[in-house]
Amino acid sequence: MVNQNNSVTADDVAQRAGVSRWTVNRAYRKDASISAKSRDKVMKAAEELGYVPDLLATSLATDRTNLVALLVDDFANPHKLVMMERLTRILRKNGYDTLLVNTSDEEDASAALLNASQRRVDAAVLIGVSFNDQILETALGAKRVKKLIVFARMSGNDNTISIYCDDRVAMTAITQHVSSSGYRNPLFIAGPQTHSAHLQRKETFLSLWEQNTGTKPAFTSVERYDPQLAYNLVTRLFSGKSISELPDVLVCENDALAMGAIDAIRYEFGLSVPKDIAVTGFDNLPQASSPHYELTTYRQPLTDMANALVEVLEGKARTSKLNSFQGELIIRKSA
Amino acid sequence: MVNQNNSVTADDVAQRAGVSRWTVNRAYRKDASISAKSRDKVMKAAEELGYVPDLLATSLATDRTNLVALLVDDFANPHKLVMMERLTRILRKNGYDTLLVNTSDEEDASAALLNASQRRVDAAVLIGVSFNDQILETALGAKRVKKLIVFARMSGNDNTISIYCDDRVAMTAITQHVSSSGYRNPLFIAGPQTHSAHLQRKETFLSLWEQNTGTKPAFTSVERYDPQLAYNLVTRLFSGKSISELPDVLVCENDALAMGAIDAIRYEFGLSVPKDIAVTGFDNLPQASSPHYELTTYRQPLTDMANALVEVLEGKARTSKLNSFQGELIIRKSA
DNA sequence: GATTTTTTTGCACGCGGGTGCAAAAGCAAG
DNA sequence: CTTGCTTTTGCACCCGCGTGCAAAAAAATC
Repeated sequence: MVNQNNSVTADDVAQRAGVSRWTVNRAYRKDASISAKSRDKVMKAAEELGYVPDLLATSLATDRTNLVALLVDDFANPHKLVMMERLTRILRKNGYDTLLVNTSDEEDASAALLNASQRRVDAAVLIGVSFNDQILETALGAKRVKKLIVFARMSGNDNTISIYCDDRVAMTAITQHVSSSGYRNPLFIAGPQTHSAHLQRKETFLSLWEQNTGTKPAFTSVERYDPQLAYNLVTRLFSGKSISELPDVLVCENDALAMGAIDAIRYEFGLSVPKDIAVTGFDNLPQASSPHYELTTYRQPLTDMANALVEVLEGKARTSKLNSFQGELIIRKSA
Repeated sequence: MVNQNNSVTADDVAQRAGVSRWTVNRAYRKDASISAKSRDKVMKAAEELGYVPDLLATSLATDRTNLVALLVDDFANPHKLVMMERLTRILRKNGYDTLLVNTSDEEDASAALLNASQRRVDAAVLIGVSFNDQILETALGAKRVKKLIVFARMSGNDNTISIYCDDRVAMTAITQHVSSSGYRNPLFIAGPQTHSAHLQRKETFLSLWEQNTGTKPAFTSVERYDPQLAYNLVTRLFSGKSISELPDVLVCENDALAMGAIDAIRYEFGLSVPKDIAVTGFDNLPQASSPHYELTTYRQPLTDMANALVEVLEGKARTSKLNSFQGELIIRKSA
């Protein structure tokens, strides 16, 4: 199609530059001992020939691929798009490429991961929600996966490094805000109740609220972080009830759910947010700041977290398996 | 971290199975001439040792990586999430892995692409919007990119293979529907007006409408396919006007824009869709079917298109550079 | 200018596996 | 038991580059 078998190797460059192949390679190593003169010769020849070092061969020789597998199992949550964007950008800036591994189909998940491992990825980064032990085991069993990192979630697994935003701290801030704003009858809307998901948000909220007010708040959950499911859930739960029977605030596990909930409140019941029912989210999606939502939410320090990921990849990071970050409560009009 | 330098090579397996390394490799080739007996021996030994062939070495030797670079430059449009999900899944099912390359930052785009090419990807697939000639040139200049495929968009570039949904046919169906539904005062909302984007949708609509009614419809555009921008645009355009001055239908270049528009119509102006203003989209996003939107839109046959992509990768496809598909008009309540 | 020291360069070997061909083994027919 | 043919197996060499070390060249010292 494009360019035929045009692969220029270091040998070609060497010949043209009148040096040995090894000198060519040296020219590309920053710290190599090579005279400025021959480096120039090499670079000139390389440019003329359009030479670029082959990463495949490099990886094979060095056992370092600069490749990171990103495992995603939940494509319904817009926040994934934000995370992918941020991660790919920051990883690239640090010399890493990203292998996108779709694990949304449980069947294929293990195979996909195994496959990625055969490419000797430097690390596998999990940004999904419902990773169960099975997948974790596969990941660990894949001998070639050097590091297993759980991103934006805390994992207790011993073989895993977590980089996450402290849910307890975050939820405490949200709870405090909700409670001090005078709401009295909250409903917590959680995502999938798999053991490895963000259970901590729910638990923190429930226990704090009970502790503060002496009453146990209601809670419910949907199967995926999908605005649509939240929309349907709220529609189902609220229909046929009078406004006095409804909660006065919905504390949602994340923005995806919160936005679905807001849409339902407004569109299905003609109620006003926050006047009739307030809503809080989590993640601070781009749309959360829209005049349409004005969502009170919590911002995770994604950039810092991504940078921490890079540090872990480089082996620079403190050896701790748990790297927690603090975000920031963002108060808008929805609560 | 996880597993130490546990790399089991074909040599190890060979030794354990009591055969030569080459016999081990043969056991993994489907069409190899090898006796059933020794294949069994090899497979048994391989399993015991946890051997998996190294894709890096394989790629190096065969000059086939089974890796596809997916270039994405627009992370604001939820449709990208859908496309990524579909593509990664179908590619994986056919033995390909996906390298996610973020080209949203023009600066880094070329570098990122170059980098991907150094990994000898079998193809680069562009699913962005605003690829300009510069990036295309880089892609072509990267000698190691064997195929350059523009997905879900038509590109006139000669060195490129396009797999897309025929915008002309699609827009004709939409126009017909809008027109025959009795709307008389449409406004077309387009996305970025770079020469390579979906200009065809706009043009088809404008010319067909004029042809049908003798009047030139109004149109406007936003800089990105971001619901938020459509929301702001509509808010700005409509504010201060009486309902009779407003268009009676918004024909949007895609669902992302349509949904933003609907939100603005409802929330900012308290108007009803479709009673006061109708809206059409394009893409049939998951949310489009929500009771909240009930969006009349157009479904691209993504799965078929992804399968066509695989065919192109395998070299099976008809040599044509232009592979167009027909989608389906989905009529819901928004228009 | 000869010698020592330092810098630069070349090279054998390895990373893990694929390919084509030749040697070896298996098998059937004579 | 040969001979001739087919199936299996082993092997040399290659993919493109990195590493450690030794040889060569350049620079510094006396």
